[in-house]
Amino acid sequence: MHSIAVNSIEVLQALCDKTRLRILRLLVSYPNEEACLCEFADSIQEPEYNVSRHLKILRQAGLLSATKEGRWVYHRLVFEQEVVPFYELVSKIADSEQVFRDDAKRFRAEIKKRTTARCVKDGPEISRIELKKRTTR
Amino acid sequence: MHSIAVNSIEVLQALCDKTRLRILRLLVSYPNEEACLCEFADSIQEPEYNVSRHLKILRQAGLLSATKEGRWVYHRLVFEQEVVPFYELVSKIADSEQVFRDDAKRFRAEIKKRTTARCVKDGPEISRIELKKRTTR
DNA sequence: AGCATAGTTGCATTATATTGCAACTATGCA
DNA sequence: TGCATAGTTGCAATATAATGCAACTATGCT
Repeated sequence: MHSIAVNSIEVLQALCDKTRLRILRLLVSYPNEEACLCEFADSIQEPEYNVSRHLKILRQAGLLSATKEGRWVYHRLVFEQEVVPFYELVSKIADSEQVFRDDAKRFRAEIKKRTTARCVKDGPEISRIELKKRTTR
Repeated sequence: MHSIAVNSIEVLQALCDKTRLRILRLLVSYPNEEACLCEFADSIQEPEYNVSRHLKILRQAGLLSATKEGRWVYHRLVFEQEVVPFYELVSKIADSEQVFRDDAKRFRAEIKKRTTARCVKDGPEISRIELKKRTTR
């Protein structure tokens, strides 16, 4: 039995918004992927300023980490033991209106558009393969 | 992989409040137990009107069920497949300030005070043993 | 009927969250 | 230097949530 050290109420609060759940679900569905703001915004079809703020809330809750690379900020899951139960929950959430499915479809398209491992307009040269090698850790 | 049919955002919203988390944690810690409003109110040391409203939110989210017996309303977990992942999560939440532990201590005391299986001032005669036999179903 | 107990709910207050817009910073490129 | 793109944030408007109090209903007991 493991326990959760992050502020659980803050994490739960971060999860109980549709936009944030959609963002998180994308990453939980593609756990080795990372993406920048515009890719999330395109995937879930929400304005960037909105996605930006929701990403911030997810980061503050400890559910995502971000690194700035050039003009882009890349967001990914944080595989800390404490948050994994929350990811597991997110992965189990039903998709009755197929919102997640449609988001994922657009997300995959976004990723395919990339000329390198990163956003369309090339960030630094980090190969796709190298990213893939990272497992759940 | 099972999916969740209840409105997940509503469930998450129900979970992200400290009072509700405390109530739910009590039941998750004693999953075969059921309790009335006053027992919860005493256990978590919150006014009844407040607990009453939070219990209502938990019921509406599909996390608890209730039956009225005489003057008392008994609340218990709903072991529907859809909500079990949420219970599992609640059981994993850290208790860094030992709020849950103290609640549970008072909760056990409340239960001991009962003259029958129910609240202190006897409800209908249902033996404690009979209640215990109910397993997670 | 009259009273006590268990529980609920309407109202007002206060606190938080969400959204859209516009202005802003930061970076890279010509 | 100037411009375009990626992203962030302050402000205002709106919506939602939590709390305390008091009044209420429902039940059981005498």
